[in-house]
Amino acid sequence: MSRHKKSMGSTPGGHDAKKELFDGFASVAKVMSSGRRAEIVDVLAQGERPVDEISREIRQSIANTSQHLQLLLRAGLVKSRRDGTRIYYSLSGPAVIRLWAAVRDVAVEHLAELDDLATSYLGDRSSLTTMTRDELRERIGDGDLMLIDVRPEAEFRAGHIAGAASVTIKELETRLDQLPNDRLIVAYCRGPYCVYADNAVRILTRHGMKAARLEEGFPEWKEAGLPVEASNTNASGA
Amino acid sequence: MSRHKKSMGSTPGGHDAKKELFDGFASVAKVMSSGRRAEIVDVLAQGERPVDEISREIRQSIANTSQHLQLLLRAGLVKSRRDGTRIYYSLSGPAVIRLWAAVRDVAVEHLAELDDLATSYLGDRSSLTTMTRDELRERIGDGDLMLIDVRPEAEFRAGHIAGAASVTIKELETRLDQLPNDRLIVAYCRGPYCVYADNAVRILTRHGMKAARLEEGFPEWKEAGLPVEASNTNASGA
DNA sequence: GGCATATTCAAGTAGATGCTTGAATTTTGT
DNA sequence: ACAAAATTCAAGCATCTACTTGAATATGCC
Repeated sequence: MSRHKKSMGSTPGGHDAKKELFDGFASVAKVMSSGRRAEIVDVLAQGERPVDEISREIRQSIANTSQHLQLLLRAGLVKSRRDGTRIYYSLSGPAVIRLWAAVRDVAVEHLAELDDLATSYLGDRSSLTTMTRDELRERIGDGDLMLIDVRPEAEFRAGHIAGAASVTIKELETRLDQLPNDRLIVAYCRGPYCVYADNAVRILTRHGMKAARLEEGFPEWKEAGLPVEASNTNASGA
Repeated sequence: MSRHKKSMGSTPGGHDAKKELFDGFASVAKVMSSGRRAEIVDVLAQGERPVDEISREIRQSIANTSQHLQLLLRAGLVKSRRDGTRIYYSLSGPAVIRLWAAVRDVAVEHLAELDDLATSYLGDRSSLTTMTRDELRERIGDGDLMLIDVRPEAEFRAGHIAGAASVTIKELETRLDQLPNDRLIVAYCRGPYCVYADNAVRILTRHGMKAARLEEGFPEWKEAGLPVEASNTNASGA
């Protein structure tokens, strides 16, 4: 309650109802306007996680992570559930995944400096073979292709692309002999800006194997309504 | 350059490249995190406009409006072009419209208080007949339906749904006799949270005519790739 | 050139934000 | 009931944000 320059609202209600409504919309964007909260959303898009794991993931103090989560909660982007002494957070619905994807899309298309930022985080991607979602969907049953999920195992257990095998990057080098030499290996992880799959493809090609990365990640696959499965031992492992 | 608690970046590049990348994504959301800038995006989704018109539309000083536009410009959400002494701003691409739609969707689905805010701005919508985009698309050629665009005429000229007639709310009451009594009149305006169409439907039904509002607005119609047309006299009129 | 119009720039202020540290709360295991 | 673990709450500080006012810039018209 402060300024009033001209008359009032456009037509109906009364005071500055329009301002308040648009402030309401903006509050959703505001909560995504922190890089740390964006990281949180990116992680939670893989499945629910307790506070301390999220805090480690985004490399912030637990108190600070908790406050970010409170904000996300108040804005309705995430929900929480208690299990014993832990509190698990997860995205409140698929609309949030679409929002996060829309933010990235705009950044990629229209933010000049983003290419540099991405390159400095992900390294040079020009030599990586990639595969689109549609291409994978068509070839996934063909038998001349193996699909590996290179995210942390807990996320694989919480949900993964149907038919994928879990091979974390940590294990990758030691399990090379278990991977086929004659088939194309497709790796995927959290999303288009996740390093795991890039690294996996680099390691595999360095060892003379045929490898490609799925351009997007698990959340986009699931959001598109494509087949997923879960090894539901218990949402998120230790 | 301040905090460093644990080690460093996740895997590749080096320093805090991940932090910077996600800060980059977040900067896109940040620019949408002001209600006033959201209003600007909502207006620019209808077509390009000069600064002073935008300033009037959002009921803010010209200086303040200009600063908001600078921010939107730096973040890549809008572009500008000079024509004589005026500078016209417009959205930089369809991804921005998708972003704005995603923000609204999340707000509607997950923000508890939004219903109240919307009701206080738009009034009680429960008695309004509505029509979905798909329904309109199917029935638009049938002849038992008239489509009217109730936005300001400048926006109609910049682009409108193919087959629509321009009838601003100001004119509406005086032009009632020009509207059919036996056909359903469908009104649309800027988007799902635009008051014009609501008011038009209320006026029409009060006068005993059959009327409905299109649930969404022109930008969503265009974004869906459905047929549009323009009376290109000159983008935005005076 | 000089005046008018449209827009941007610059400086100032009240208020919000992100992170920190340390204490308070809630649940589990004994 | 008591200690341990996970999380939240509260206070504090440095920084950033939104708006205001007034001056500066750029274009068009005479």
